[in-house]
Formats: sequence, structure tokens, C-alpha cells
Amino acid sequence: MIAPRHGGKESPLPTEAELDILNILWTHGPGTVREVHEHLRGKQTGYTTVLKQMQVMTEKGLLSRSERFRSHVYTSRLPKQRTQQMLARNLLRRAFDGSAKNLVLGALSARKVSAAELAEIRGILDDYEKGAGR
Amino acid sequence: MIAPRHGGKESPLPTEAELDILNILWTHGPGTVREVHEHLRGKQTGYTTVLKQMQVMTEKGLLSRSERFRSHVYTSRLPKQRTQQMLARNLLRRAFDGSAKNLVLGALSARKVSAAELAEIRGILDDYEKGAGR
DNA sequence: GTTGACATACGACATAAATCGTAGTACGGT
DNA sequence: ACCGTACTACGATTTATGTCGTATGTCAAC
Repeated sequence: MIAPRHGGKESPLPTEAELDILNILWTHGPGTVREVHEHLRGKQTGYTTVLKQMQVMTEKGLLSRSERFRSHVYTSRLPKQRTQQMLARNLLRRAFDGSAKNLVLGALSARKVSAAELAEIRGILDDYEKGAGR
Repeated sequence: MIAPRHGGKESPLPTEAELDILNILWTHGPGTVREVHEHLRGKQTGYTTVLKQMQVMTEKGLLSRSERFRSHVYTSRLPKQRTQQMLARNLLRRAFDGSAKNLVLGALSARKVSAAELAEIRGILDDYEKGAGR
């Protein structure tokens, strides 16, 4: 394993291209550059591009890397939910005056939401209230 | 008024610094560079920096500009809610698998939400359902 | 031990964001 | 008419992202 460059600090938020890579790792579990590149083939990115991105992401602390094998194996250092939480918090702060209500409004108006999903959201609200938040 | 460079296309999403400026314009209405810079004084940005940013934002179609007066007057071309909607949609697509549920979950877990706000959110869900969405 | 396939490492380049210095322009007061 | 103040315009710089070519390393199989 390679130690991340960041002391005890937070990892930075992932960029667009970085999120593509993270999504693949979250879905399929730890993987090599080749595997990630394979899943990304729809995007027409070169192999060394993906390699470099994943190296940089490791530098930033977004990924950790095992060199035990011939091909290094990369893993997301944060679980998907944790990253989603940071992204939501960031957007909340930057553009929604910290108002969760407004963000929910934005999410709902951003696209059609099914009745089933609406019900799920109500369930989440209930759970949140019961759990006294967090 | 200066015509925006973009044909009929969407404006690009505002960046971090651009959102700071937009928030001021949304809150206080159309304003000059000096006024915006004044409201931004907490951020320690130079006057010409703000000027340049607003010029670029006009180029991009984020702002419109009236030159009727000695000091140009800038206005956000999109209302706040519309921009929030685009930001929410973008984040939804990039990091939440398009799932509004997950975004709500992220928003709730991102920070403490009061019971009052929770109630407001429930109200929004009700309205949304009644209005058949959109 | 040489070679080929497959890895990683590294440097270069293009674009965009953010920042600011300097130069030029216009207006109001004297 | 002149001057100072308050603007805008423009170019330079820095940092980050995204992209990739080329160099280098390693291992298995011949």
C-alpha cells in the first residue's frame, strides 16, 4: 500500500472524471487500471489516461493501491455513501443556502420521480426522525 | 445589452466562484461590479478579479449586462431556482445514479435537519404528488 | 538470455478557473 | 481645458484537470 499524501486531512471532492472511476470501483469492487479502463470503453479514453488519473487520485487520497500483484489493485478509500454525503453537503453549502429543503425541491424538480420513489423518500424521512438525525 | 455568445444552448453550470457572485445578484438584484465586490469583501478578492469573473460569466451566458449607465449593471440570466435545479440534476446524474432518494439521503445525512425543516420537506413531497410532478 | 506482451512512470501539452497588474477611457469639478 | 477618480479592457500568471506519447521495467516462454 502507498500512504496518501494528505496528513489527516479530508480527501478533496472528486471531479467529474474521477467520479466515473469511483463509480466503477464502487460497483465492481477493487480493480486494476485495465479493468477500470475496460468498463470505461464507452467513453473513449486512452489507457494511460485512466492510469494517470488513478495515480493522481491515489496521490489525493481518493484511492488506495495495493502493489502486491503485478498489476496494481486500486480501491476507493471512502464508501460511496460517505462521498455522496460530502458532495451533497458541498452543494448544499454552495448553492442552496444550506437548506436541505431547497435541495430536495431541486432534486424533485430536476426530473420526474415515481410514486414508489416518493414513498421511499417518505420512509427515509421517517427513519431520520426516529433516529434523531445522523 | 450584450448578446450572449451561446446560440440557443444551455448556459454552462456555474463554478464555485461564479456561484458566489450569482448568490449576491440573486439576493440583492441586479448590480455593478463595485456592489458585488463590496458584498464579497469577506473573501478578500481584488476588484479586477471580480470584474474579470463577471465579464467571463457574461461571455458564458450566465449573466447579462446593461451598459446604459457609466457602471455596467449585471443580472443573472437564470433565476436561482432554475440554476439550483440544473445543479441538482447534474449532481444526481454524476454521483447518485439518478436516484432522488439517494440525494435526499445524502442531504439529510450531510447535516442536522430540524423538525421544522423536516415538516417542510414533507409538505413539498405532498405538493409534488398532488401536482403530479413537474 | 533474448524477445514480446503487458505494466507502470514520467513528462508534455491543452484547456479552464481564478487571480491580479497595468493601461486606457470617461466624467465631474475646478 | 485639466486633473483626479472611478470604471472597463486586456494580458500574464498560477493551479488544476484531462489527455496522451514515450520510456522503462518485469516476467514468462522460447
